[in-house]
Amino acid sequence: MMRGNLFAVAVDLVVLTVRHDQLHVLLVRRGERPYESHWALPGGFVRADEDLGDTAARELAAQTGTATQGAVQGHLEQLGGYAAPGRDPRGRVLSMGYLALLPDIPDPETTNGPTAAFLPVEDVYGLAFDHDVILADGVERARAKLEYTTLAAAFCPPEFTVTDLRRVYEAVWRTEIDPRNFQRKVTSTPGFLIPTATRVTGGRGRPPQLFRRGPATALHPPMLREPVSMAHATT
Amino acid sequence: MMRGNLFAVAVDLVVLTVRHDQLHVLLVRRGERPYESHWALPGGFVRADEDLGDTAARELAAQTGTATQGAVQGHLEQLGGYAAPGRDPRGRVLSMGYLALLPDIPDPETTNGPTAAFLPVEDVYGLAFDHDVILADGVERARAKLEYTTLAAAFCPPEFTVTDLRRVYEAVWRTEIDPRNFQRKVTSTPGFLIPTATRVTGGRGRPPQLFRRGPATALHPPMLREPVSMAHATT
DNA sequence: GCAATAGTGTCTCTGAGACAGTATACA
DNA sequence: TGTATACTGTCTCAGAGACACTATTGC
Repeated sequence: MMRGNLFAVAVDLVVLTVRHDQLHVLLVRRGERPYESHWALPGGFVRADEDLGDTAARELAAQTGTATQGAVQGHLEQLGGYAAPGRDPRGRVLSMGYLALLPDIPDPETTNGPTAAFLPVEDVYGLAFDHDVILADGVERARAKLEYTTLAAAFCPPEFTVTDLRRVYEAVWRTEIDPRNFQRKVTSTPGFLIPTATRVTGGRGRPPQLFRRGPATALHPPMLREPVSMAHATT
Repeated sequence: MMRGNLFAVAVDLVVLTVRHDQLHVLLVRRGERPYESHWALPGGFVRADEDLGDTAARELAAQTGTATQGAVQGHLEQLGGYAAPGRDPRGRVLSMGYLALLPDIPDPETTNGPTAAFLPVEDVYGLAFDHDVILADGVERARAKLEYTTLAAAFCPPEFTVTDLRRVYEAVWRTEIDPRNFQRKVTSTPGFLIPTATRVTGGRGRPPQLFRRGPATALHPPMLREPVSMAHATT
């Protein structure tokens, strides 16, 4: 029975969050060869009794703290497989990329493990292995999914304002969105936002309404990030 | 250096086509254990010097004939990784699912290899391994992609009519689409369809215009498969 | 002529972009 | 009072659904 070559299988996480109106990604500084002292995506090898999603969830909890998992409704999904020959000098390694979207949480404590920090996605390049590619794929996936899903709320804390949500879109897409039209769009989508009794206090202007995530997952019709109106172009 | 367990890595193909206005998938009848004489997705193990896409393209060419590859502009993309413990009784096997969209080509010759045939997706169940899941994921991916890309044309021969293209949508989505509105939509999307000088002859009614695929890949705004108009629902 | 398929025009309604105007807080 | 932020309302235009109508073939 021909079984082909054997691979080590790892999971690498693209953990995104929005901090200071900028998209950030969680990176770890490698403490061993290869790529020692380079920044890399957090990840690890799949254990004997684990499915891929189990490994991803375990690594995510290990990197961000278990407390994050239960309380905050983040998002974790598979991105794709990366297995180019030579991508790891140690041998044949297939890496499954996973995409995680989280609210803005503090940088992980650097107690026993390696240094870990959220860095602005724009400033990131020269990661270890082919992690630049995996990161780019993850960011593009996140950008695309904001269009037709309600996943932007995964970047927000359990209770948030419409302005918070809009800043997520603006940070991820690097665009500006009209606050009035945005308000109309998201509040008129049934099941997207559930109003909360409480209001924010202490701000500068009128206190905004607080919302929780609703049960809706799809956005129909989608939110468009590009100017449409390219129909009737003379081609 | 902890490297975790080792996996055999395979590629399994979800090869879809539209035949007789029905979505079909290419299956092979297994000639060996496990799952001997069960239907399964075509696939094979990744070779030492291959990337995942190379394996997928090689298997696709082997299954459908090399002639198909050059002439017809099909589509091949990665679907996802499947690695649940126990999904293959022989041991730890990670399978990368790939999705291929092809025009209606004849069933492959059964000369040396196992029996292979296109079967209607609706009638397919009880595939080997976890291939039912991979197939379902592939079909759902194809359905979703028709909404916001021009990939429906990948199901069509090099020259096709607007009606051919509409039948692709109707077969994949299992819906009916108004021919007039569909015509308006696709012909007014710049770069989707390029008219051809020739027309079809021998049909029953007015001879239709023939088109080739244009350079456009995205559909902005997308084609909606669900009735929208769920806004203003009292919730 | 009739039937069948291809393609155009028109009406209506939803929804997005633009932006004036109102509401409610703090200083 | 002024300023800042939150929110509502209105106008306009693009585009989708519905469907009447015209065009071009075979019979």
